[in-house]
Amino acid sequence: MAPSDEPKPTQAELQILEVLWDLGPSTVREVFDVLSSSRSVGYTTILKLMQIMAGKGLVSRDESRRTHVYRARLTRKRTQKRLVKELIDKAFSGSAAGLIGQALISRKPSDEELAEIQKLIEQYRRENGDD
Amino acid sequence: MAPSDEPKPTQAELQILEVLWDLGPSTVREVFDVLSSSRSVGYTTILKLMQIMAGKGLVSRDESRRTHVYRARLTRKRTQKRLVKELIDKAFSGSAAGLIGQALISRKPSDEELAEIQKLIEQYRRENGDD
DNA sequence: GCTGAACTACGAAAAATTTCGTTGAACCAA
DNA sequence: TTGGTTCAACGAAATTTTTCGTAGTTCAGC
Repeated sequence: MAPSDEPKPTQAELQILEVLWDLGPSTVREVFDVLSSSRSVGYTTILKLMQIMAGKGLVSRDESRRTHVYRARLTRKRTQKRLVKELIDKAFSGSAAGLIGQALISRKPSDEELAEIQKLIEQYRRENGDD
Repeated sequence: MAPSDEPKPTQAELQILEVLWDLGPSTVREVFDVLSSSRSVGYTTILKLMQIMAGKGLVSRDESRRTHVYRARLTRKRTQKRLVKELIDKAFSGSAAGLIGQALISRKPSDEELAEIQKLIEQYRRENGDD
């Protein structure tokens, strides 16, 4: 099953993962360019973080060329799942409905989004229903 | 509206808030008793954290008696809302549907819970619908 | 071959968070 | 009143996370 010794990304590491998920495998420079546009941060800071992440196994890297290319080793989905689970456990006493209720209130989703959500639920019901 | 300078609780502080929300206004000892049953931690650690939280305005305290009584100053709902919003923004690119989809997958809610969720959505639709 | 630009590696500082020991005051029971 | 217990205050250490400077390497163009 899911080995719970998966390394847990810190805040800064999560930001970097986000970029890697968006861009796909990238160099430090590419990640830095994205992050530095919204936040003041030094190049070597990002470099160091990505090195640490490689050490933890959060990313892998291709060192065959001088400019290394980093790749996320966790999928976005898997990480999202983990974050959601943690939040539900930590702040909603395990109630998915509680979290979803808050999500609705927080986000005021559009009609389209609501429809999408209902579709999700119906689909889920079909797949896991009446057992 | 919402002043965004609301102090942001750290992980450990959130744990304490959880206890205060469950128990209502409580002494350090009471909070400590709950937390120490699931986690090895010293009394003065909790005390110190709660003092820091008082300094930040996360909790207020009644010092009229020798044993101070602490009270959460943020509501559980408001904090949940904030956490959910942060998560949606940070990990789901602003998509509530994305988070809700993950919540379903993560939690495998029961039929009852699903029904509850659908009720929430319908209720939300009625309140905010067709505008 | 030199020079400058772009990289990685590394160490260490800075900042944020969490931890707890010690001290002295308040309280309580004998 | 005295001795044991409980508490708040405080300082400081430990840990974790984030930050970046410096040094050395590689490479392209001249």
